[in-house]
Amino acid sequence: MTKSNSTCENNNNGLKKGPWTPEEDHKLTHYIQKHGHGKWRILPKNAGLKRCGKSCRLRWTNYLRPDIKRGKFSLEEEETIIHLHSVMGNKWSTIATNLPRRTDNEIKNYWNTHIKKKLLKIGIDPTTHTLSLEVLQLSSILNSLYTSPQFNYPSHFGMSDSVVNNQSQILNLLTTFITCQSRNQDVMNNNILHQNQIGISTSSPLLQNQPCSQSMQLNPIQPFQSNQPQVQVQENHQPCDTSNNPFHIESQLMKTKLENQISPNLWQYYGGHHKQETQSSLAMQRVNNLLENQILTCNNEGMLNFNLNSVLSSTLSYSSHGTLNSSSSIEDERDTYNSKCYFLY
DNA sequence: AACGGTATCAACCGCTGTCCC
DNA sequence: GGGGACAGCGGTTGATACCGT
Repeated sequence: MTKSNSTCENNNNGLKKGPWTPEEDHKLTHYIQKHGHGKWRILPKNAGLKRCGKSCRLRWTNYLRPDIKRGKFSLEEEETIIHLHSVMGNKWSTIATNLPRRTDNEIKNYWNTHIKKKLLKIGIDPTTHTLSLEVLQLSSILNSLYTSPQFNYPSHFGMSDSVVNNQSQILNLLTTFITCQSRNQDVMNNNILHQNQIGISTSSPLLQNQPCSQSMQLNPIQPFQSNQPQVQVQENHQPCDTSNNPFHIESQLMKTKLENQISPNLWQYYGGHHKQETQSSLAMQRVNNLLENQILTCNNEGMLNFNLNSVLSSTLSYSSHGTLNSSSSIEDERDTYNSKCYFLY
């Protein structure tokens, strides 16, 4: 089969390319209204157009068709696109069938020019629809550090406050995390309440190679000193008070700023207010990512260990293109801290 | 006003799938 | 089964509108 026959252009034969003129649009529309479409190869000749059939077909299907809806996408449409993309990927034509009167080309363009950037901005990988690994690593370590009463961030990193405050990107990531975390917390608390009511065991299916419960939620990571006895995690752990966190006010401001840029429903979609199932699968993916990268490890007691060494290495590597510097104090502290994270079911 | 960088989106390209002879 | 014609798909390009300096 020859491929070139089906494409537009071998057109050194006087066929026009480029933007369509109103006259051409009128000729095409008029012809199709009178004769219908189809037989695209002979259509341009009959319609008096110096275009190839494929060009005519695309112009009609993507622009001239009377049933096409043009203009700004609504929030509902945007959310539909994001949801469908998370399920089926770049299947633009399939996605378009779920958005009446929108063309696949328009949806594809909108994805590439708007949605993709929006998701990246809030730290979500537009390909996998999960929080990027950088966010996971950074947010994990920051959360771990600030929930530790002994930890003085950022001096622990050998950085001055001004240096840290200039790390807008990092603050952005932190903000994303805190936002998602707080929303996760709502869902998780509901789950705990529900499970306590119906008496579900808290043992981890993940660690027992069993299918994971749909209600699994990632819980805040609890830091501890490795030279101290490990304290068993309390099941009814309360979220830590963030009001004294040095990042809290600024991150809340940035959170508001970010939230104004995207719809509340999108936050819910990724934040887990009502989409518990989706959020659970996201959490599962996060855990798998961390396990794959040896950032989480599993000990003999079935406890997940959070390897701060790995996270420090990764995070510092990630930050190295910014102005964050590693310092000797970091090296000194690497072996001092281990963190444990746990999951509630 | 002029300029340069960025965003947008219509249009194109290359390829695959399907139908028909 | 093979080949041609055509439709459809997804990735990419390029003209131009827009915006900041």
